[in-house]
Amino acid sequence: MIDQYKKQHAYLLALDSIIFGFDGESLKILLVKRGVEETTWSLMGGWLQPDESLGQAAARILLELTGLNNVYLEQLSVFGDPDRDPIARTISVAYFALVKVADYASKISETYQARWFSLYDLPTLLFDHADMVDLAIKRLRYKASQHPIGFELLPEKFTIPQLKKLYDAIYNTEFDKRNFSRKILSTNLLIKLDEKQKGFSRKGAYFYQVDTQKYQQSTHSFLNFIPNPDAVL
Amino acid sequence: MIDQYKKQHAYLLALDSIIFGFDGESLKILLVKRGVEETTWSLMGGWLQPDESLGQAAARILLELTGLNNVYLEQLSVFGDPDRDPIARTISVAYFALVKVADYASKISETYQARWFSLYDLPTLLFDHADMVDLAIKRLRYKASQHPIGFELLPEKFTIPQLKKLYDAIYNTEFDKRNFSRKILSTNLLIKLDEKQKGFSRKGAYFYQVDTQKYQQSTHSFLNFIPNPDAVL
DNA sequence: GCAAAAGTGTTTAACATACACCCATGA
DNA sequence: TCATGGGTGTATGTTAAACACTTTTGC
Repeated sequence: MIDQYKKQHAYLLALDSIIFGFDGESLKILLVKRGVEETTWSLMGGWLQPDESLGQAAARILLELTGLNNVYLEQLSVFGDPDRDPIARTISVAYFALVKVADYASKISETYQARWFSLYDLPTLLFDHADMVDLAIKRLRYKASQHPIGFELLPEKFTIPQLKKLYDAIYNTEFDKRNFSRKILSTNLLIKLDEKQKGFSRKGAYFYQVDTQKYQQSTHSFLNFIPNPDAVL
Repeated sequence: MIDQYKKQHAYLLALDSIIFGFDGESLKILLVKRGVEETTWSLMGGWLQPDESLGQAAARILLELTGLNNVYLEQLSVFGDPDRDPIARTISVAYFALVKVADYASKISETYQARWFSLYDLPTLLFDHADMVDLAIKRLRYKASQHPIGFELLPEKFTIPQLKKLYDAIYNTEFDKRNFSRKILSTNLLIKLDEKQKGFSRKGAYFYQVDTQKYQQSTHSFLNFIPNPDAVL
């Protein structure tokens, strides 16, 4: 190693994931009991290993703690204030993850004390995790307005009213259902199925599926409906 | 320190800044000769010190290498692939910076071999710095479409035609000057001065200034004119 | 037959786009 | 007086927003 490198300090590197889920009514995030005395709620986190990339590490930690694989993961930001972790200086890379709650329920690990919390009713969080959550919500709002990532939070098959409820929850507002369905269908990203949802309403709503082909390539600007940019928690 | 912490690997932590400037005609980025043999062009970079936050470190490094203070700095992303730096595993936090070229010219340091490069004519860059630059350009385009950060690249006093040229450069397109000035003035973020630019055109264009008050608070969606989202370098 | 949610169309206003002429000045 | 860039207005099309009634079906 070169001299210039040898002289440098090294830092502990952690990864913390803000995991969003949607239960059909409201947005949730998944927290675990952690911290020195295991009394504080915390984001799902872990340490970077020497042989993995940051994205790989975030995915591995998610898998270890939740059993979930193939999850939408996106780097959010790095948090590195000198005193953010009082035990030792640690740099944390925050990721945000979108999971399908139904998938998680089937894999829920007994090992960890994990619980879904409503965004509007979060407990006190470890370190600077509350800042991470705030930022993640902003990012989710932005992202969902530009890219069709909302689908990542819904089951394979979903109805338009379900999708609308999701967007209502993300933006903490209420969209007009006529305008909503026109807009969402005009993207041509949804395939209407021949099957109706049973049990929830009398009439039953048609199920839709994402056109995976088109979804993959849809980097294009998408909805453009941040209805009220100041919608606050 | 707690056992769990002691067992962990530690990593070198670098900061690299993509510094954008605008010379009145085209967008530039500032590069230095660096690398093992000082033959490769590289972003402005340095190491995190134990007592500073990431943002402080980025600002300090910028000051040391360019003499520039009070620069618009924003965290871009973290790059941490295991082999991104062949000398030793290093995590790098990339920042992007917007500077007023005129300010820099007056403070240019003789010590460093720094040069402005056109975005369209970049040399081969060190490590993964080219990826960082690509990402920074995307972020700049997005940011400039949502927030009035363009002003950070211009002198205190500037004309509407100058501003239009800047946006032309950012989006690699040509805006209609009538629509452009209507749109930009409708934000009410500009104050028209009683002074005209001399020497460049016969008629002379009025100088404008940013209304700092309003600029500070303008988190609101702003221009919304990404003209052609596929405008590529 | 009625309650509850699903589904659908139209009108209006706001905004984006396209486009062309006159103005001021220095040489 | 003319060449150069600066400054402005209008008409048209597109997109967003507001709004209310009919449909289906399980009970």
